[in-house]
Amino acid sequence: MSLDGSDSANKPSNFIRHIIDDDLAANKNAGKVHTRFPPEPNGFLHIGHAKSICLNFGVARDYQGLCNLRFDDTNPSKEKQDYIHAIQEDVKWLGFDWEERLFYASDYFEQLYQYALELIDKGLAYVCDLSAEQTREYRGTLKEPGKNSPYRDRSVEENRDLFKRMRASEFVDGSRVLRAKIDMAAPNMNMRDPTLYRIRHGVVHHQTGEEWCIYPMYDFTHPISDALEGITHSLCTLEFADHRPLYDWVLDNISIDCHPQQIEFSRLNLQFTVMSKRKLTELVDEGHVDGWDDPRLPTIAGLRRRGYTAASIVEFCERIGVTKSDNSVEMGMLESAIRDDLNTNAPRRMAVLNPLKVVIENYPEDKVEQLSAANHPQNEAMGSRSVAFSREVYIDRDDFREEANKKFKRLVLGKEVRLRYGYVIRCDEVIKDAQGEIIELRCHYDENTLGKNPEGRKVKGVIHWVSAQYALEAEIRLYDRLFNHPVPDSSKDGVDYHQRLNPDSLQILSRCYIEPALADAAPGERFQFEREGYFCLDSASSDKIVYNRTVTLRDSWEKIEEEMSEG
RNA sequence: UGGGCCGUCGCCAAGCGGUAAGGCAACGGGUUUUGAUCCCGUCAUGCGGAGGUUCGAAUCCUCCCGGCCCAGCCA
Repeated sequence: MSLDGSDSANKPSNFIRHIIDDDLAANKNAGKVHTRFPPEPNGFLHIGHAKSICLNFGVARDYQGLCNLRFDDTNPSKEKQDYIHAIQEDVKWLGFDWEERLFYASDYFEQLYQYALELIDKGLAYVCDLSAEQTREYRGTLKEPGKNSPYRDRSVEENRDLFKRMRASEFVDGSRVLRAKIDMAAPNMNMRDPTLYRIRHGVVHHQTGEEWCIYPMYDFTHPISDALEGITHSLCTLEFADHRPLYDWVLDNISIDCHPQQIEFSRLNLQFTVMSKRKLTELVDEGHVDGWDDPRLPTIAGLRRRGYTAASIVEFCERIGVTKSDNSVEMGMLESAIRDDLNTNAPRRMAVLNPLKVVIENYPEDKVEQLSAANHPQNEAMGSRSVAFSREVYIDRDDFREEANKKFKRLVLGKEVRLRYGYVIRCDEVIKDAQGEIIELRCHYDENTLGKNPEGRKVKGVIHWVSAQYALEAEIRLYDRLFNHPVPDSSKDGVDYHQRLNPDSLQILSRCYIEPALADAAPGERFQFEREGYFCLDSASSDKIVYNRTVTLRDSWEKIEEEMSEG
């Protein structure tokens, strides 16, 4: 925070912004900044994509530049229109706007084809008849150079003819590809005559239908798409660093007057979850989770349904920063971001998750009081609501013990506790069933304790409650980490990530009681259930009330309890 | 000696030759009708290691150690 009140000190500082600062200082790109977010529509976006979105759109915003949304749709066999809709929803929900700049790599198929012809004409690309397997053999290994394809020296005329016939559907899948003619002995594998085009029959492309049977590869498409859109800084993840020489090669060898700069940053790794599209797709397809928006998934849709706000995700992305180092971010980082947001913005309510009936014997049976409860303890502007109080209420089973030491600041047999926003009560009797399980508490209340402390004694504990008569019944879903290993897909010990799924990642409490003011909550609306955590009204359930727990409150009692049990 | 990239607190991360920011976590203490929030305080003589250059090194040089990525007609 700067003392002069300017907000420049709050802008993120990272190596990419340094590069841009230098470019601007040197008047590169005529002082313009233009980025793009280029997902392949083969799945839902996840928190790792959010990092890229915040980076690309954030940089554009802070440098008065532009950021495009572009679907990198060059492999129709993996892509779906459904994903295109979902991705746009997620980017918008995060708060970013590509305005009129929505593009598809497939928009450029014809231009790409013409550039391929140009490479052929320059003797820099050739049609190769090697099978996929042969191509692999010819490529060599990491330490040994490859060898030239026998088709490498075909004439320009023959290459033109063959490539046009590839497009004209004359050849079957896998029979031929178009390759760049670079260097089969290059130490960088990507430069060993990479494939530029492959043949794909029998797939309907979600944008171009059956117009094409040849599809350009990423390495050929990406630099050209960037250049055609006037991108200045092409930001991507680290695994593409080895592709940069090829990115540059393509642009250096075709007639195009724009040459974006590719800059790589490290992808986000979040502990106790997986982030690869392949694994997320498997979790969904194999039914380990309930769809792409399952609240346990690190997808944007999952986090949204879980109750995460867009602001908290953006804040999280700012906190983790952008570097080139490998990282393994703790879940606590994400949780802290959403707690910060919800602590200041979520109205408070009371809900009892594991109900235990309490009968207040000295409270008249037909009496009902509407007690006033502030919606937020630190923000009066959020107003208040009334909470019905009656002779029978529910409290949480965890808030009662027959005997306990003084560290237990809740209800104990023979002792007092305050009902939040209400009276102090004393427990006089415990009713048990035949199995010895507690089924009901008999209590007395002190009518002089509403809004004031009792006279002559201190009551430290405060517990939440709901009126048995006026409470609403609800289902509450508690989520835990999806995996029980910090790096579920670690290849270190040869264990498959499926074996590290946490069997207790979802706990459903079907008979919870929530306060009557929650009757008119809207789907997706978020609340703090006092002393329990932050919850969000599920957006996909209609026949019953379902709340998802977004995150718990910080809990120092848990630690005290552990220490006591350890002795 | 295949090529590329990276090592700053338990996690994330500033730092760009002038003497180790910040956040998360943790640990003390205060306020509190949420064991929440909030507030105050503690938390790297040390920057993967060893040498060297320099008045001065996390920053420059050398060597070493460790980690990640690359052999799709995926992106």
